[in-house]
Amino acid sequence: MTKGDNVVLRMYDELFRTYGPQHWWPGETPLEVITGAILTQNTAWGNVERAIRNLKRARLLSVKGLAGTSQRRLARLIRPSGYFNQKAVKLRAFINLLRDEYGGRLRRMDRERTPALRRKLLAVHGIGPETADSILLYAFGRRAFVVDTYTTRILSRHNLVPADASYHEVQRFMAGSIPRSARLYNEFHALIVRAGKEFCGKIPRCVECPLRHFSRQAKPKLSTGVADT
DNA sequence: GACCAGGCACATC
DNA sequence: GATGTGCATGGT
Repeated sequence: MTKGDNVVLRMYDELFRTYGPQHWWPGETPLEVITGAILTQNTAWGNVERAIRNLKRARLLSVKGLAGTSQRRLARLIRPSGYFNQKAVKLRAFINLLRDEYGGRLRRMDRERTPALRRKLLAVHGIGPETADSILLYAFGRRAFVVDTYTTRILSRHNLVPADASYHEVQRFMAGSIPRSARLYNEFHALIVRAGKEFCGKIPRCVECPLRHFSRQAKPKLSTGVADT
């Protein structure tokens, strides 16, 4: 299969041509990336930025800071990101994993092999597949393709996967369609979010979308895992 | 005022 | 295993 036959890679090229590099994740440290990954669950990024600003201003965006703060205060600081009571619990749950299994050190967590780390992240209350993969990819540079609502929406609207495809089905499809590269996974997901925000809301605005020419006629079959024609 | 946003856990069938 | 519901702020 050549690159020219691969619909998914051509989508990537089109998005990259249109938007250029996205420089993800928008966070300065691994801990900030992880915090953002939890806070952005079902939440507009702008609200997450406010919450992270609050944590920074309070000098609490550190392992010790997060570990040593009461749930109530944490919740108050992250209030702008919504679901703040739940997310305060989730942040603490992650910090507990970090403390209990890795002595509170992200560098030590980073020594864990990807499959084991993914399992441990998924076992944390409040970390599901997307958040786990976001952490693996954007905080630790692992090859974990992140699937979000936009990914499934875009692929299903282009008849590449069924609309009700599961997280892992979509992930398998993407990973099977493009080279295994953390840099590519990083950029691709960021570009999907970029385009998704603009054109792929619940009410699609496909007319000016850079991907508007990629629609397919046939219904998708997930079993092949390959996106060529 | 309704709808939406870079999910997840939990209850119920 | 599928489906429904609660969680909550801020922008459009």
